[in-house]
Amino acid sequence: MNRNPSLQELLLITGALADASRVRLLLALRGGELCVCQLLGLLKLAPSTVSKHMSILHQAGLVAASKRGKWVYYALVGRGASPVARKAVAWLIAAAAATREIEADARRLKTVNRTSRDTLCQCYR
Amino acid sequence: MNRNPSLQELLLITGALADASRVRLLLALRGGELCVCQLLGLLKLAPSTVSKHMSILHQAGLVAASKRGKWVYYALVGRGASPVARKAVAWLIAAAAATREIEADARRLKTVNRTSRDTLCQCYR
DNA sequence: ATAATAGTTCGACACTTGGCGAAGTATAAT
DNA sequence: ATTATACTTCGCCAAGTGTCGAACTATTAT
Repeated sequence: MNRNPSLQELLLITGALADASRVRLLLALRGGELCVCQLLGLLKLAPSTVSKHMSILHQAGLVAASKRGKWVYYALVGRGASPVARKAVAWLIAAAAATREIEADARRLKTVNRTSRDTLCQCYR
Repeated sequence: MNRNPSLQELLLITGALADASRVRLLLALRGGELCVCQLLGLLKLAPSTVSKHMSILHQAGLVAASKRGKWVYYALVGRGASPVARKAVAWLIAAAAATREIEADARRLKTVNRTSRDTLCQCYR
Protein backbone atom coordinates (compact mmCIF):
# COMPACT_ATOMS: atom_id res chain seq x y z
CA MET A 1 0.00 0.00 0.00
CA ASN A 2 0.83 3.67 -0.11
CA ARG A 3 2.75 3.27 -3.35
CA ASN A 4 4.77 6.15 -4.70
CA PRO A 5 2.69 8.89 -6.30
CA SER A 6 2.80 9.35 -10.04
CA LEU A 7 3.97 12.60 -11.56
CA GLN A 8 0.32 13.42 -12.18
CA GLU A 9 -0.47 13.05 -8.49
CA LEU A 10 2.51 15.18 -7.57
CA LEU A 11 1.24 17.90 -9.84
CA LEU A 12 -2.06 17.72 -8.01
CA ILE A 13 -0.10 18.68 -4.90
CA THR A 14 2.05 21.42 -6.40
CA GLY A 15 -0.93 22.75 -8.31
CA ALA A 16 -2.95 22.90 -5.12
CA LEU A 17 -0.21 24.90 -3.41
CA ALA A 18 0.16 27.32 -6.30
CA ASP A 19 -2.60 29.67 -5.25
CA ALA A 20 -2.65 32.28 -2.50
CA SER A 21 -6.16 31.49 -1.29
CA ARG A 22 -5.41 27.80 -0.97
CA VAL A 23 -2.17 28.42 0.90
CA ARG A 24 -4.04 30.64 3.33
CA LEU A 25 -6.75 28.01 3.75
CA LEU A 26 -4.21 25.27 4.39
CA LEU A 27 -2.33 27.33 6.93
CA ALA A 28 -5.58 28.21 8.66
CA LEU A 29 -5.98 24.55 9.56
CA ARG A 30 -2.74 24.49 11.56
CA GLY A 31 -4.61 24.89 14.84
CA GLY A 32 -7.07 22.10 14.10
CA GLU A 33 -10.08 21.38 11.97
CA LEU A 34 -12.42 24.11 10.77
CA CYS A 35 -15.75 24.06 8.96
CA VAL A 36 -16.30 25.89 5.70
CA CYS A 37 -18.26 28.72 7.26
CA GLN A 38 -15.35 29.42 9.59
CA LEU A 39 -13.01 29.54 6.63
CA LEU A 40 -15.45 31.86 4.94
CA GLY A 41 -14.97 34.29 7.78
CA LEU A 42 -11.26 34.37 7.06
CA LEU A 43 -11.19 34.79 3.29
CA LYS A 44 -13.58 37.21 1.71
CA LEU A 45 -14.72 34.79 -0.97
CA ALA A 46 -17.98 33.24 -2.09
CA PRO A 47 -18.91 29.94 -0.40
CA SER A 48 -18.74 28.15 -3.72
CA THR A 49 -15.22 29.42 -4.25
CA VAL A 50 -13.98 28.25 -0.86
CA SER A 51 -15.69 24.92 -1.38
CA LYS A 52 -13.91 24.48 -4.68
CA HIS A 53 -10.57 25.36 -3.12
CA MET A 54 -11.08 22.83 -0.35
CA SER A 55 -12.03 20.23 -2.91
CA ILE A 56 -8.77 20.83 -4.76
CA LEU A 57 -6.77 20.57 -1.53
CA HIS A 58 -8.64 17.40 -0.65
CA GLN A 59 -8.13 15.79 -4.03
CA ALA A 60 -4.42 16.51 -3.70
CA GLY A 61 -4.41 14.56 -0.45
CA LEU A 62 -3.46 17.57 1.66
CA VAL A 63 -6.59 17.89 3.78
CA ALA A 64 -9.12 15.45 5.18
CA ALA A 65 -12.86 16.13 5.05
CA SER A 66 -15.44 14.85 7.51
CA LYS A 67 -19.09 15.71 7.51
CA ARG A 68 -20.67 15.83 10.94
CA GLY A 69 -24.24 17.02 11.13
CA LYS A 70 -24.77 20.25 9.35
CA TRP A 71 -21.10 21.00 8.96
CA VAL A 72 -18.19 19.78 6.88
CA TYR A 73 -14.91 19.89 8.75
CA TYR A 74 -11.58 20.12 7.02
CA ALA A 75 -8.27 19.28 8.66
CA LEU A 76 -4.66 18.78 7.68
CA VAL A 77 -4.00 15.16 6.80
CA GLY A 78 -2.44 13.11 9.58
CA ARG A 79 -0.76 9.75 10.12
CA GLY A 80 -1.93 7.28 7.52
CA ALA A 81 -1.87 9.78 4.68
CA SER A 82 0.71 9.84 1.92
CA PRO A 83 4.13 10.79 3.34
CA VAL A 84 4.78 12.86 0.24
CA ALA A 85 1.66 14.91 0.87
CA ARG A 86 2.43 15.33 4.55
CA LYS A 87 5.94 16.51 3.77
CA ALA A 88 4.54 19.03 1.34
CA VAL A 89 2.27 20.38 4.06
CA ALA A 90 5.17 20.48 6.51
CA TRP A 91 7.29 22.39 4.03
CA LEU A 92 4.55 24.88 3.29
CA ILE A 93 3.79 25.54 6.94
CA ALA A 94 7.46 26.05 7.76
CA ALA A 95 7.86 28.34 4.76
CA ALA A 96 4.68 30.37 4.98
CA ALA A 97 3.95 30.66 8.70
CA ALA A 98 6.16 33.72 9.15
CA THR A 99 4.77 35.73 6.23
CA ARG A 100 2.78 38.86 6.91
CA GLU A 101 -0.40 37.61 5.27
CA ILE A 102 -0.47 34.35 7.17
CA GLU A 103 0.28 36.05 10.47
CA ALA A 104 -2.60 38.42 9.86
CA ASP A 105 -4.83 35.44 9.10
CA ALA A 106 -3.75 33.79 12.35
CA ARG A 107 -4.81 36.89 14.28
CA ARG A 108 -8.16 36.95 12.57
CA LEU A 109 -8.59 33.24 13.22
CA LYS A 110 -8.32 33.81 16.95
CA THR A 111 -11.45 35.93 16.77
CA VAL A 112 -13.18 33.33 14.65
CA ASN A 113 -12.37 30.62 17.16
CA ARG A 114 -13.59 32.73 20.05
CA THR A 115 -17.02 32.99 18.41
CA SER A 116 -19.35 30.02 18.67
CA ARG A 117 -20.03 28.31 15.39
CA ASP A 118 -23.78 28.96 15.64
CA THR A 119 -23.60 32.72 15.90
CA LEU A 120 -20.71 32.80 13.44
CA CYS A 121 -22.39 31.00 10.59
CA GLN A 122 -25.71 32.78 10.72
CA CYS A 123 -24.24 35.68 8.82
CA TYR A 124 -23.35 33.07 6.22
CA ARG A 125 -24.04 34.99 3.13
CA MET B 1 20.22 38.82 5.08
CA ASN B 2 18.27 35.93 3.65
CA ARG B 3 15.07 37.18 5.27
CA ASN B 4 11.96 35.07 5.20
CA PRO B 5 10.22 34.96 1.84
CA SER B 6 6.89 36.70 1.43
CA LEU B 7 3.79 34.78 0.44
CA GLN B 8 4.27 36.18 -3.07
CA GLU B 9 7.75 34.69 -3.27
CA LEU B 10 6.48 31.37 -1.96
CA LEU B 11 3.88 31.32 -4.71
CA LEU B 12 6.69 31.86 -7.20
CA ILE B 13 8.09 28.56 -5.94
CA THR B 14 4.87 26.56 -5.83
CA GLY B 15 3.83 28.02 -9.15
CA ALA B 16 7.13 27.00 -10.69
CA LEU B 17 6.62 23.43 -9.46
CA ALA B 18 3.06 23.23 -10.73
CA ASP B 19 3.92 22.21 -14.28
CA ALA B 20 5.03 18.84 -15.60
CA SER B 21 7.66 20.22 -17.95
CA ARG B 22 9.28 22.29 -15.22
CA VAL B 23 9.32 19.38 -12.79
CA ARG B 24 11.04 17.26 -15.42
CA LEU B 25 13.54 20.05 -16.13
CA LEU B 26 14.33 20.48 -12.45
CA LEU B 27 14.80 16.76 -11.91
CA ALA B 28 17.03 16.58 -14.96
CA LEU B 29 19.54 18.79 -13.15
CA ARG B 30 20.01 16.27 -10.32
CA GLY B 31 23.21 14.95 -11.89
CA GLY B 32 24.73 18.40 -12.36
CA GLU B 33 24.41 21.42 -14.58
CA LEU B 34 23.10 21.21 -18.12
CA CYS B 35 22.86 23.71 -20.95
CA VAL B 36 19.59 24.54 -22.63
CA CYS B 37 20.31 22.53 -25.74
CA GLN B 38 20.87 19.45 -23.59
CA LEU B 39 17.52 20.02 -21.93
CA LEU B 40 16.02 20.43 -25.37
CA GLY B 41 17.08 16.91 -26.16
CA LEU B 42 15.10 15.66 -23.21
CA LEU B 43 11.80 17.49 -23.63
CA LYS B 44 10.31 17.76 -27.07
CA LEU B 45 9.60 21.46 -26.79
CA ALA B 46 10.58 24.58 -28.69
CA PRO B 47 13.76 26.32 -27.49
CA SER B 48 11.78 29.39 -26.54
CA THR B 49 9.50 27.30 -24.38
CA VAL B 50 12.35 25.63 -22.49
CA SER B 51 14.01 29.00 -22.07
CA LYS B 52 10.87 30.43 -20.54
CA HIS B 53 10.50 27.46 -18.20
CA MET B 54 14.07 27.85 -17.01
CA SER B 55 13.48 31.54 -16.49
CA ILE B 56 10.50 30.77 -14.27
CA LEU B 57 12.49 28.23 -12.26
CA HIS B 58 15.31 30.74 -11.95
CA GLN B 59 13.07 33.57 -10.83
CA ALA B 60 11.64 31.27 -8.17
CA GLY B 61 15.17 30.76 -6.84
CA LEU B 62 15.20 27.06 -7.64
CA VAL B 63 17.96 26.98 -10.26
CA ALA B 64 21.12 29.00 -10.88
CA ALA B 65 22.10 30.22 -14.34
CA SER B 66 25.63 30.82 -15.58
CA LYS B 67 26.58 31.80 -19.09
CA ARG B 68 29.92 30.45 -20.25
CA GLY B 69 30.85 31.08 -23.85
CA LYS B 70 28.13 30.07 -26.23
CA TRP B 71 26.14 28.16 -23.64
CA VAL B 72 23.96 28.95 -20.66
CA TYR B 73 24.22 26.36 -17.91
CA TYR B 74 21.48 25.76 -15.40
CA ALA B 75 21.98 23.97 -12.10
CA LEU B 76 20.06 23.32 -8.92
CA VAL B 77 20.68 26.05 -6.37
CA GLY B 78 23.29 25.21 -3.74
CA ARG B 79 24.57 26.53 -0.42
CA GLY B 80 23.95 30.23 -0.16
CA ALA B 81 20.52 30.07 -1.73
CA SER B 82 17.27 30.48 0.19
CA PRO B 83 16.75 27.52 2.56
CA VAL B 84 13.06 27.55 1.71
CA ALA B 85 13.83 27.13 -1.98
CA ARG B 86 16.39 24.41 -1.33
CA LYS B 87 13.93 22.51 0.83
CA ALA B 88 11.35 22.74 -1.92
CA VAL B 89 13.83 21.24 -4.37
CA ALA B 90 14.72 18.52 -1.88
CA TRP B 91 11.06 17.66 -1.38
CA LEU B 92 10.38 17.56 -5.09
CA ILE B 93 13.36 15.35 -5.86
CA ALA B 94 12.45 12.92 -3.09
CA ALA B 95 8.84 12.85 -4.25
CA ALA B 96 9.30 12.70 -8.00
CA ALA B 97 12.49 10.71 -8.53
CA ALA B 98 10.71 7.36 -8.42
CA THR B 99 7.95 8.22 -10.90
CA ARG B 100 7.85 6.52 -14.25
CA GLU B 101 8.22 9.71 -16.26
CA ILE B 102 11.24 10.94 -14.33
CA GLU B 103 12.91 7.54 -14.47
CA ALA B 104 12.42 7.50 -18.22
CA ASP B 105 13.93 10.97 -18.41
CA ALA B 106 16.92 9.80 -16.39
CA ARG B 107 17.54 7.00 -18.87
CA ARG B 108 17.36 9.40 -21.79
CA LEU B 109 19.67 11.80 -19.98
CA LYS B 110 22.37 9.16 -19.82
CA THR B 111 22.44 9.13 -23.61
CA VAL B 112 22.49 12.91 -23.70
CA ASN B 113 25.44 13.02 -21.33
CA ARG B 114 27.34 10.43 -23.33
CA THR B 115 27.13 12.66 -26.39
CA SER B 116 29.53 15.59 -26.62
CA ARG B 117 27.83 18.93 -26.46
CA ASP B 118 29.13 19.97 -29.89
CA THR B 119 27.62 17.10 -31.83
CA LEU B 120 24.50 17.20 -29.66
CA CYS B 121 23.54 20.79 -30.20
CA GLN B 122 24.09 20.97 -33.94
CA CYS B 123 20.69 19.47 -34.51
CA TYR B 124 19.43 22.44 -32.53
CA ARG B 125 16.33 23.15 -34.46
C1' DA C 1 33.27 40.54 -42.31
C1' DT C 2 29.99 36.79 -42.76
C1' DA C 3 27.76 32.99 -41.36
C1' DA C 4 26.36 29.75 -37.91
C1' DT C 5 25.15 28.35 -33.25
C1' DA C 6 22.90 29.09 -28.55
C1' DG C 7 19.57 31.48 -26.09
C1' DT C 8 16.15 35.01 -25.09
C1' DT C 9 12.24 38.10 -25.91
C1' DC C 10 7.95 39.16 -28.06
C1' DG C 11 3.33 38.56 -29.94
C1' DA C 12 -0.30 35.46 -30.89
C1' DC C 13 -3.36 31.77 -29.74
C1' DA C 14 -5.59 27.87 -27.45
C1' DC C 15 -6.53 26.20 -23.11
C1' DT C 16 -6.90 26.41 -18.18
C1' DT C 17 -8.15 28.53 -13.88
C1' DG C 18 -10.10 31.60 -10.12
C1' DG C 19 -13.98 33.94 -9.21
C1' DC C 20 -19.07 34.55 -8.94
C1' DG C 21 -24.17 33.58 -8.68
C1' DA C 22 -27.89 30.31 -9.31
C1' DA C 23 -29.59 25.98 -8.58
C1' DG C 24 -29.22 21.56 -6.13
C1' DT C 25 -28.50 18.35 -1.87
C1' DA C 26 -28.49 17.25 2.90
C1' DT C 27 -29.09 18.05 7.65
C1' DA C 28 -31.37 20.70 11.43
C1' DA C 29 -34.92 23.68 13.33
C1' DT C 30 -39.77 25.14 13.59
C1' DA D 1 -44.25 19.51 6.26
C1' DT D 2 -41.97 23.74 5.77
C1' DT D 3 -38.26 26.65 6.38
C1' DA D 4 -33.52 27.60 7.21
C1' DT D 5 -28.68 26.56 7.36
C1' DA D 6 -24.38 24.52 5.39
C1' DC D 7 -22.35 23.19 1.84
C1' DT D 8 -21.59 21.52 -3.28
C1' DT D 9 -22.14 21.46 -8.23
C1' DC D 10 -22.78 23.80 -12.49
C1' DG D 11 -22.37 27.30 -15.97
C1' DC D 12 -20.42 31.42 -17.07
C1' DC D 13 -16.73 34.93 -17.73
C1' DA D 14 -12.38 37.50 -17.18
C1' DA D 15 -7.70 36.71 -16.42
C1' DG D 16 -3.72 33.82 -16.51
C1' DT D 17 -0.59 30.16 -18.62
C1' DG D 18 1.82 26.95 -21.86
C1' DT D 19 3.11 26.61 -26.37
C1' DC D 20 4.82 28.07 -30.73
C1' DG D 21 7.25 30.76 -34.44
C1' DA D 22 9.54 34.99 -35.70
C1' DA D 23 12.65 38.35 -34.64
C1' DC D 24 16.57 39.70 -31.77
C1' DT D 25 21.27 39.36 -29.12
C1' DA D 26 25.60 37.31 -28.16
C1' DT D 27 29.25 34.29 -28.92
C1' DT D 28 31.99 31.28 -31.98
C1' DA D 29 33.64 29.55 -36.47
C1' DT D 30 34.99 30.42 -41.21
